[in-house]
Amino acid sequence: MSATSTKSRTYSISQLAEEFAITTRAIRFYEEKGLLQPKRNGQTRIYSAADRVKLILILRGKRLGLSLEESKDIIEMYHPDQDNSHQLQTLIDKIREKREQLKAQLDDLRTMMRELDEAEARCADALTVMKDVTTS
Amino acid sequence: MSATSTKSRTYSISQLAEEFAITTRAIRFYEEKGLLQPKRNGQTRIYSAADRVKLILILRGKRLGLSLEESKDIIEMYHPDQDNSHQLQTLIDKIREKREQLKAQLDDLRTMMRELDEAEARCADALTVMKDVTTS
DNA sequence: CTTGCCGTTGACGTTAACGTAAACTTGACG
DNA sequence: CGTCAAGTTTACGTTAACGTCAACGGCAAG
Repeated sequence: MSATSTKSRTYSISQLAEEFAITTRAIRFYEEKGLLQPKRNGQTRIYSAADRVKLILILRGKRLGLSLEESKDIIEMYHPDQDNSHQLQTLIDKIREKREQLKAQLDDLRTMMRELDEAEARCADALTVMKDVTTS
Repeated sequence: MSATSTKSRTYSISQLAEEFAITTRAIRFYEEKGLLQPKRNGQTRIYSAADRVKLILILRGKRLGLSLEESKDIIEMYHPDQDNSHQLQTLIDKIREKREQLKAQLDDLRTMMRELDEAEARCADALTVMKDVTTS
């Protein structure tokens, strides 16, 4: 039960680029900004499963309108720096704060969807009115 | 029942800027991009209640990570160009599409919040462990 | 050997969304 | 009258997040 059987699959930069439909340039850029720290085989980068997860977090962050800096924070929350873990309470606070932000965003989202519903209803009404008129 | 009693309140650019904690420069920029078309009194801009609503939509869009272009579309959905309303069906389609996007974003949001919950739980565990150790 | 193909590191270009500064007008006030 | 605040236009600067070369190395196939 000692040797962990973590498959420890690795990826090349172009594999990840293709999987997530982004460019290798973007991936290197994320590394440049400190969001990724892949291992190296000589010059070439080797990405672990954990790196891949971080990429997923980055891309989800982007879809939610987060900046790379914010995504970097989020990553820190999921993957706390093991030798830096003495700031656990600080981290918890940051998590709570981020969750408040997300909750606000959720409200915005719901409001916007409600209003879209109303807008569609109004359009639909207008359409039926037009039909009524043209068929009279 | 004929004369509509719409209060028709108006706003100056700095009033809106203060209310929403943005700069006048930003507001003029939104106009430059076609998101607002305030009336004028000579040179100076006069904003209606409808303009104010549009501003709210813009800012909410920003919080959700929308570009100004996208917010412009959203505004069109709420305030269909009256002489342009023959494209009602097209508009309905656009509304449905946008709602799909928002639904996807909602999923992203929920996932991220779930994962933040787990992250916090792990942190809390780690904290209690540390306490256990230090009090033993 | 050379021809691709994949990888690398710079370095510069680009777009969106404003910020900042200059130079001007206009109405209210002492 | 001067000036002061609030408005205007025009123009250039800035930041984030990459895109787009350019120039190079390694290596497997023909």
